[in-house]
Amino acid sequence: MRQSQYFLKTSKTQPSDDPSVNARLLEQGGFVQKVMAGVYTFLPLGLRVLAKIEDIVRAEMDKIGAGEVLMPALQPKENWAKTGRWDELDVLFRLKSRHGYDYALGPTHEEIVTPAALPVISSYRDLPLAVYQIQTKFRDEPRAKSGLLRTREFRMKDLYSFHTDEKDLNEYYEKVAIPAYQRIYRAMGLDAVLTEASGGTFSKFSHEFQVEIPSGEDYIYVCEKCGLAKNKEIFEEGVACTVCGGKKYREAAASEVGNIFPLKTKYSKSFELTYTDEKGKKQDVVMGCYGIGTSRLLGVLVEKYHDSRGIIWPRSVAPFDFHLLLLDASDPKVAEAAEQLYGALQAKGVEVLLDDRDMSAGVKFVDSDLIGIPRRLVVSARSVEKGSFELKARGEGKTELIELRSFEKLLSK
RNA sequence: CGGGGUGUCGUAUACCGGUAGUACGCGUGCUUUGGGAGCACGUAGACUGGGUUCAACUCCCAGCACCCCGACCA
Repeated sequence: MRQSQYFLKTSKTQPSDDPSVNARLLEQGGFVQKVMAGVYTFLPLGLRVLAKIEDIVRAEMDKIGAGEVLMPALQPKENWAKTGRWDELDVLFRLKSRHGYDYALGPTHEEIVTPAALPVISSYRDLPLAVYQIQTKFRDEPRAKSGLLRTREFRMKDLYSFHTDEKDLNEYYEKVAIPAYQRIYRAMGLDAVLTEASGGTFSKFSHEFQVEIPSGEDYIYVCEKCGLAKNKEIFEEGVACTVCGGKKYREAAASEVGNIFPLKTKYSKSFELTYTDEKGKKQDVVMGCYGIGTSRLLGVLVEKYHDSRGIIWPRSVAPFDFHLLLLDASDPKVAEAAEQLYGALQAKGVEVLLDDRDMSAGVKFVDSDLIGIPRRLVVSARSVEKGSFELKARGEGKTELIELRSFEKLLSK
């Protein structure tokens, strides 16, 4: 991608209306634009990162055999009335059409996925099953805040599983869902702490995945012995750890990046989602639900990976593999060398952002640090004279000189 | 949803009951080009509605927007 033609402009000034690090850097770096409180446009750079995050999630969901679906954001009131949540759920956006019909904007999709399973599930032989989607959700949060961490419109992956009984649900929960979640976070450079939480309205327990960051909006209490945590809601001084019995905890600020719930039969009952067991008897389907806020992860990643100059993306989610800066572009030999390197890397399937703008070197360096592409290449009069280009990792001081003709060395770095 | 705060060019601000100035940014041109270059010219603003007043950006009221703290967070 050529930066001179890309829908991207960084800013010298930071947004004045949000002090959070993720909002400041993502807006200043041209990743997102704020449209109103809690609502953002994802610009090309930001969307690339979001897509990488979602691809990591998607790959793990596919690995555990869940089918991807896409359910509507616009939903009929009837489904919500059926579960009682039309009246009960305070964050539900309710809207009326000009013909007087009521609709909900989906904050979560139990009301759609459960009836969707009716024609699919009829026998114990159809179970277990799982589907997921990655989709835009709407929640009328009383207070949007902290950039992408708490918004009213956001991207989320939601997985739903269907089982014959609670034992099967619990096994899936522990042996499939939790390990898949941990692989997802690890793949994007995050260490997520499994955290016990209350079950909300329909279950005794649930789990959150929390990433420890100083700016985290939650406090968790991590067992010193086994690492399992409890969230603020359920933590009490002196309580024994559920897993190892330990009683020593450390308090840590953290940000929630996932939340999983055993739904049991709450929604299957509402929609009469049943199956016939081995004895020919009808039983309620047992369900579980597993969420990951993918746009929120974008914010959490910035909160975790930045320095005073800007963002430092982990490679797996970086918008590009390399940021190629062309300096001294007025020298035809230099410009040609940069073009050749750019073309050669692209031919190898490497994602490169070429800064071919007519700007001073200083501006390019500063922008490159702000945007945070993990590896920076520089082609300049100075480097071309030596038949080389420079390689520097974002966040590190060392610069390495590589010969232009041996550019393929980059592919293994 | 309770409490608090703020609304003047994109940003940061100044002044003022007599109709708005500066800096940065942004744009164009020329000169520049290894860590946010220089010069020139340009661009753009009083949240909205009502009230008081001869006169309101300024005072009063209402609304709206945004931010912060808390509550909430299937």
